[in-house]
Amino acid sequence: MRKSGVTISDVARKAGVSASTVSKYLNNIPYVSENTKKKIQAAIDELNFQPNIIARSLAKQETGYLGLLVPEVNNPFYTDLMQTIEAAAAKKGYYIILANTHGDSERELQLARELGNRVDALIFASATNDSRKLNKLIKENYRFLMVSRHVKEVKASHVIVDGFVGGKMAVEHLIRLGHKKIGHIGGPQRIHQFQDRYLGYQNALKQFGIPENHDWVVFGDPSIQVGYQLAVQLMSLPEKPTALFVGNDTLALGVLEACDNYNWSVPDDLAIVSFDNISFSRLALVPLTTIDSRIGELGQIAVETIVQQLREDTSVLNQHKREIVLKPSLVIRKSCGSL
Amino acid sequence: MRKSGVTISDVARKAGVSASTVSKYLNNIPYVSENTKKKIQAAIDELNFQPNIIARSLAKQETGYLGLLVPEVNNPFYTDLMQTIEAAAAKKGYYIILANTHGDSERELQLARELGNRVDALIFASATNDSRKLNKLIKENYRFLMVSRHVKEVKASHVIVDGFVGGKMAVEHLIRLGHKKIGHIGGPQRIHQFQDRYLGYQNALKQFGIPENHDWVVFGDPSIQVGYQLAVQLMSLPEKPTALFVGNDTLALGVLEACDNYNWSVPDDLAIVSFDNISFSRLALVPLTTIDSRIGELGQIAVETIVQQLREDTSVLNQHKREIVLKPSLVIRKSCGSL
DNA sequence: GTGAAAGCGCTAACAG
DNA sequence: CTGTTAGCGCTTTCAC
Repeated sequence: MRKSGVTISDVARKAGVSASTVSKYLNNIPYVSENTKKKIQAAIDELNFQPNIIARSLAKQETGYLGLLVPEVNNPFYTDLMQTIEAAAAKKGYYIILANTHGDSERELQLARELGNRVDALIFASATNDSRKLNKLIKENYRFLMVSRHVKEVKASHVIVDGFVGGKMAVEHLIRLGHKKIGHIGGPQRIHQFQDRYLGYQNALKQFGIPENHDWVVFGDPSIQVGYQLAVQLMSLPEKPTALFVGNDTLALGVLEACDNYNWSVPDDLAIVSFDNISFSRLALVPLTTIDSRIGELGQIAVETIVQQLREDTSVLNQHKREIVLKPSLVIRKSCGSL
Repeated sequence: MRKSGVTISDVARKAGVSASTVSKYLNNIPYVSENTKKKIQAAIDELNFQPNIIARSLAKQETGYLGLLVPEVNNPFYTDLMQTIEAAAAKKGYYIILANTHGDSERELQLARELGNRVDALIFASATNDSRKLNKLIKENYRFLMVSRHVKEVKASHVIVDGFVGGKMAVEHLIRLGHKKIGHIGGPQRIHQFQDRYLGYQNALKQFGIPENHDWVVFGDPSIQVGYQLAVQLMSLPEKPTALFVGNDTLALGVLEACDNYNWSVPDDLAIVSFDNISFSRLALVPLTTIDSRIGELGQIAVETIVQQLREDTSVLNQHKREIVLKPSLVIRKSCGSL
């Protein structure tokens, strides 16, 4: 911590007033005469005073920080999300403290407890799906909100995009393009968001009377590497799908890399629609047709919601859970073959 | 801030000791008997006590935070850097507070002063090149270090990659592939790092007796959009270059997008070597041949250096500037045409 | 080994 | 409008 040495009492002394008056001036509390305001400001300027935020936090019992827990810092989806969360937080006067859970649910809970004592509220972009543990956190007085993920039966607000509707839109688009052999590379099914996307896939197939081929449906952690592996796995099958609905863009990047390496043409040999519309999906090996997760709004609404809840009420008891679900939309690029 | 209610005195009371003894236990200060250790731990467990970090910070005059100032949160270069800085910091027991300067030098200085009072040290990934202002910050007792950028005459450590050597390597590779008409799309020349890369370009040309064609050398902010525009500008020239050394991968992504839109083939119509080797460069429209900036080491060394300086000495006066310069290397992929 | 007391720098009633 | 008086919750001498 920086030690500037000059404190509020130094300012008070120099301005010939008391520390509490300086404090009032600093906090814009009315009823400080114009005259003393001038004197105080002059003293502040002269001494180059900067209030000690730590002391203020201790006294006010609030820090001005929001903790952000993500499973991967350089996954483009979380990166895009961080970007908007940082911006929205700055606008509300909050700083973001970043922590990486590495997708490990134990580590996540531990981090939440530690970070939770240093910030006014937490934003989980990553979250254990264990509602008991999460509810315990609430009982221990930790404030948090979940973004892009949700867990049923947890009494905390969340803001997500509709995975079911998005998944359905993606698959309907492929069907409309004439595909019948549509596979799915999805994220871990314990995460509701990925499950919803898969349910949307199933629903679209069913609606068009296409039976689901379980050989073509595989799941894995949403990383580029896993996307690569699962693509190779599917494309080594004796009967291959002609199209794929991929659970998110990160997986799809891996799929594209596999196709590039094995000289499978996208979209001719394999059409792809994925999910999220991260900023790189436009610039990928083959620009991705994808479902827009409205990441910008996700982050912004998350911050606004949590900040509002913080202001409204300090007692958890009166806090009602807010469930915000955004509608996704289809962004058509080259990877699906309709362009 | 979370209000758990239970404080160190509650623990002390329950354990039948004094608060200061509990504090000693918490801070691993020797000379606490095994017996009281047990009692204290039992009380902590029973009460579910978590120390208040803010109070601790105030008393110890240190926060356990490192502030990170970047010009763009979702620029893949900074994203990769953040990733490694977060990891290295976590290993050292520090949290990262993120702030976005939007490349605005005024905002950057203001943020530095504000954030600087909340953290133990700052890491500038973005930095004004005004040595006077930066040195003023030092005089005001702010601790900081610069990563991936440096400013001459500033008495603060930095860790960077050798831009001159890297630029030279890039251009030499293109020359070796037979190119003579080599252009350069570079970053702002007020930033030493981009200037060094350009100097490397010039040096390589000179070494091979190739005169520099100033029509083919353009500069702009290192964004995808600018890369796009500058590429279009160069490729609309009556006499076009056959190869380009691009100042960083972000610019190169824009160049690739332009080439894609205008149906200029990379590398056949235009060979490209860029700089940084961000994680996405492998997955770009055309996988990029690029100079590896060793981002992982950059971040890790930055954190280790600043943490070490923090431990070594609290008085700025005795702090000596460390200048760490990493050697870059060439990563060959498709965009240069030698693959 | 342990505890009492005095802060860290600021805010928040409450008087005046 | 302004100052006095207690804290916020933890650490840190310095006695014992």
